[in-house]
Amino acid sequence: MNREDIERIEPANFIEEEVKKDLLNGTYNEVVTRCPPEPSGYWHIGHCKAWLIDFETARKFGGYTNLRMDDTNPTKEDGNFAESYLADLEWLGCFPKKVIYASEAYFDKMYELAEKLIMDGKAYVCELSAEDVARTRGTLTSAGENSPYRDRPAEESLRLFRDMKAGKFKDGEVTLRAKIDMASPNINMRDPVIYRVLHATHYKTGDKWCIYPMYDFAHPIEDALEGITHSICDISFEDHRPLYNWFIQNCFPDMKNPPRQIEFALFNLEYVLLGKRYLKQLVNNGVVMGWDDPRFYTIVGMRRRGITADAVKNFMLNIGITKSVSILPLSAFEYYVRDDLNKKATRAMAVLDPLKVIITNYNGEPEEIEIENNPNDENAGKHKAKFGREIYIEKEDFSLAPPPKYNRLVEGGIVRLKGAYIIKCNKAVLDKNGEVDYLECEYFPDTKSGCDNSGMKCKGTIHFVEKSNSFEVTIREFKNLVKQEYLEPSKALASGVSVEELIDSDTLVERKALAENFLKTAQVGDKFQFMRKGFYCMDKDSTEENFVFNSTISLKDTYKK
RNA sequence: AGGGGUGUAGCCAAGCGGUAAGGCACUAGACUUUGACUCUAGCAUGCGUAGGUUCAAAUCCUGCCACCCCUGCCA
Repeated sequence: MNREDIERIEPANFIEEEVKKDLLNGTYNEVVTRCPPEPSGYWHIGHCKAWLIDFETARKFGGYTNLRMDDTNPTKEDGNFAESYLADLEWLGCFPKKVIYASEAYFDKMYELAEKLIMDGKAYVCELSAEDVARTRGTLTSAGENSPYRDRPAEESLRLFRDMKAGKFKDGEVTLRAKIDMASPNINMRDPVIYRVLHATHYKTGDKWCIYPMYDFAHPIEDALEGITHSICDISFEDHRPLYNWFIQNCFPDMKNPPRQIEFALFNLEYVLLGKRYLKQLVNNGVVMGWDDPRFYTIVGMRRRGITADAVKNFMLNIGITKSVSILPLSAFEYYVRDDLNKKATRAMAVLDPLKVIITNYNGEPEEIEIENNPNDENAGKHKAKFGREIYIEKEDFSLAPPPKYNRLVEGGIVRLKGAYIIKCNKAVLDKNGEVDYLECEYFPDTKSGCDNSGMKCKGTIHFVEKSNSFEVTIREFKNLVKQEYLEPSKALASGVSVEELIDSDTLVERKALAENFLKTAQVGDKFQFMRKGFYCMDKDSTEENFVFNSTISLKDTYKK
């Protein structure tokens, strides 16, 4: 990308401002970012923000992004996750230039650099136990004390480090530490551990290693080796930046344009639980259907629910990127879910709570009507439905004692059936309990949708299905997993509330609905708007006999009773 | 004797010395064969707070206050 192109770019946030400056003043000639997940769990909506920033920042300035597994801890990681990430990224519309496993690509070089640090007098093998390391680290307000091993000869440290690598020590017995400053006000600089002994099989490197580098050491080296220019991360690493820079300076003293770490703040969503260990607990205890439960805000969960990648992306682009902590109402996200689905979802009719209606003046076979697949999209076409003598409407669309401004069906009143005719209710037939059993209505043949020349006007339009053109489907509706009183689940958990207490019971409601036959052609993952109700997505649990639709989100309802 | 951050409307968030963008939410109203969508209007004499500099301050300076993060051989 040439200078003029760069000058023309409007930064959308402070990170892009910095990147633009760095490009314009010649610090870097291109932008290379990295998406560095630790392969240890399912991604959720929070990760999406981070990854989208990585990819979007590079894309905007003509650069590229690598997917790099930050797999330096064999006890936590699993190759199966690594593989799922590529699919998740593709879903988000992010395409990494390279896929790199840090373990495989960089462990040798890291080891080499650790030896160099030792020989430069910048690192030493420490024989303090984990407890003693913690004890001598000092506190937030007081300096730490030097390890007794701090000043041992470099040759001795080197020999011991090689012994570490050779497997001559047990887990936890010794560590390699950077020699920085035990009195630093920044605790990260107090001789951090950079290698630990871990006799564990790594999913990628197997048993080749029994020592593993720590994040603070590994990450800057990975970035430097890979030619990363901007290493964008969460604000919790702000304190680590001096360390990040220290490792690059000391490992690559001649590097001209070292990578730069920039931090931004993640966000919280009201009532949304994201913590891996808590979700795991819910999965293991059978509280939910799995990691892809539609009530989870994991990527797999959102996909199963019917939330689109564009909705997630638009949301992220809109909430902004800053360094201030934020907690967003769910409605801020849901707006984008509806907005995107409104453009894409095929319209259909389904009656969730059926009330039988007999059209007394309609005799003979049902007739065909047409339903627009999407009124917002001229190219979406239409599909066929039917109208006939026996139809079903929503129970809530009829009232014996209508509240004010009720413009649905009442006794003696008229209403339009979507895509069909205007009908008038002549009689509500009650059952022995006094409840409405069914309705007797008449229709007006000259009011057919599309060729109505009757001049009749009615205030309301309701959806319906015709008996022979409908079939029973299963609808799954979801309530928020977290109880109403816990606006910020992570805080509640931190203050001692248990997961059991946090989680609402009965957040999954399964019910039957009558859907038009058109839905029989649906495939798993297809998204629909059941008119006047909400958006639904066909679930993978569907069978030939039982179609299951997940409620993605309801339509907005501004009717005030 | 710690260090690092952040404070602009109910919630996000622009703003970069020249007199408070935008979005969500909410409230009215218009339109409507989805009470959806769309459209129109309203919504901070105020920018954590107290001073100071200036013709002019959310923007610069000083003090104070509040909240968040940091004492893993996790990332």
